[in-house]
Amino acid sequence: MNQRERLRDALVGAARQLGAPEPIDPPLERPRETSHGDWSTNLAMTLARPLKRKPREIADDLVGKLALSDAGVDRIEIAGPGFINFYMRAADTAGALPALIAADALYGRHAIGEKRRVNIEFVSANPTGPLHVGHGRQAGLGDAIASLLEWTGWDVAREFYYNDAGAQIANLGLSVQARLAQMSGRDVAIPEGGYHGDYVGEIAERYAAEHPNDREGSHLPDVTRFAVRAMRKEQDLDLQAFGVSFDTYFLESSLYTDGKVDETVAALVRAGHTYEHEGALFLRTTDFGDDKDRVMRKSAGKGGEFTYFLPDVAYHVTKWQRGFHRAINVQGADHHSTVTRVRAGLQAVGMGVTPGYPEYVLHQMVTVMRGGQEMKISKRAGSYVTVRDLVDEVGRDAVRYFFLMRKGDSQLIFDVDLARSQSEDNPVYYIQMAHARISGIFRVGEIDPVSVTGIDVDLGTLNEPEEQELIKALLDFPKLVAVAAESLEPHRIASYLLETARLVHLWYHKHHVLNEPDEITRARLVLARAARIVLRNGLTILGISAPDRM
RNA sequence: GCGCCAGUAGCUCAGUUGGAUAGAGCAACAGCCUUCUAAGCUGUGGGUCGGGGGUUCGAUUCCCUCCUGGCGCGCCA
Repeated sequence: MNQRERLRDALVGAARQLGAPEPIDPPLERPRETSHGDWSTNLAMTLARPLKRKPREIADDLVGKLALSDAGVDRIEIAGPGFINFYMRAADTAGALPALIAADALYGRHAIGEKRRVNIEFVSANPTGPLHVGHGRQAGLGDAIASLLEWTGWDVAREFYYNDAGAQIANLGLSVQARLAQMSGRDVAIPEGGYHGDYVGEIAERYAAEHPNDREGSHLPDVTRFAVRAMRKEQDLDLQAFGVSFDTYFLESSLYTDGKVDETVAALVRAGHTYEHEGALFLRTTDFGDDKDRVMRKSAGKGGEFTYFLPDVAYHVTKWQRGFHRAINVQGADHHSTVTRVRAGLQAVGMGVTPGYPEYVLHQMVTVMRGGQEMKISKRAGSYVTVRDLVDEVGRDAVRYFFLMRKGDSQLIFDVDLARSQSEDNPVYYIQMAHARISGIFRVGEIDPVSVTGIDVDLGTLNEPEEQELIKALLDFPKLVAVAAESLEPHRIASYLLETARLVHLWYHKHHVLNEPDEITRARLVLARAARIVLRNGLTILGISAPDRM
């Protein structure tokens, strides 16, 4: 049992003796101020109402009844309106380090997910252009969320959905075709809604080179197919540069060829939630909380095709049918209007899909700043900064961290100058440096970290304030991973790493590990190894490397 | 007009799901460098938590309302 569990059990026992109503679940928190102890509970305050007594009296009684024979408590204080503050023995806190080290690369993992399957869809960019910074944020977020869920015991599948069947694709083909015509000297404009980036011209040139018999792209389906293949290749390279890989690339076109779209329409009609109006087929999404009904199939006058909405529903039906009873979609907040209607569609189809399926993680926009100026120009894309531009310029680790350091709900300013800087102003650098410094101790001391287990070492000497603060942070890591996974918020890991790195640097500067009395060195090596493990595990969750030297 | 998100120190942002005197980094000011990385360290100042109501022992956190900014509101995706 760890400290928290021991204190919790003691509190539950005491509260029961006072006649507290079940279930008793005493909150135990790390106080903001170290002067308020190592653990604190407001249990007495929460019991004030049911017991109809004053919180401080309850606190007194609780403390009197605590069975703490071997809980590692040094002393207890009652403070403020009725907080009970626990001050632990330094040796007891440090005593948890050997177990941390034994867990090593598994430290921070949980079995909460019980191997259940979860599908995480992210990026899902149309194959009509390179990945821009918004996709980059999404790639970082999605991959880190996937990683967090893996760490908490879920069976995770990363999925990329290609909208390769809609009007956007037709526009891409027409745009490339127009460029081909221009290259052969004809004055043809890029069609309305078409794509203007330099990459369109590059594709046209490659097409012409590989199709000497059709240098003008007269056969549109060939041109389009070629363009889509080229764009997917480009995006793959972007993702590769970023270090993200997917288990499944799901093609929208397959929903048509596999009959999933037709099946879904039939199911919706059968379920009785559809009607025709002015020649179009509507789904009554208002029955499921939407503010207006949505068109599934356009009227003949508008082409008679399905809107994007229907394949979207069909796609999520396949997720459910493929055995993912939990699905998370990471998208830009500009798509938030689709959330209600997709969920409505899944309820309407009447397949017993859980309400609230799928879950959404929406993120706000990204602004790239350089030299105090917003950056919009990219040679490759013509109009925006691409993921590969960023990775080329600042490196994968920095890009990943910067995309993850803010919660998705906040708009993100990506400061290229800061991300490039090799100084401790740069948070990625600061965190990696903490890891490298600790690694340096082992290197200089010629000590194999694996040989440091903490067993048979007197850890009671780790009683300096900087040591106790660092140890507590390290011990809080597993809880933090659980909370970050539960809330789907990787930025918590990023913030935690920055704070823990700060504690490492503080400790490192104030206290030496090598060339100290033997028992001090031995104990501090244990702390060094524990800190190294936590930093590395946290960075690993975020997909960032943990260098041994810099 | 309606919906979603945000508003916290001069700047960039945290804030453990309702707790104690609201925190960190940068910037400013003062002092420090013979040690495992000075690519640093220590200290100080800095706040009507956008405004106003409400809920209760207690609110940055929950509810209502207003202000400001971003995004969205199509038989586009």
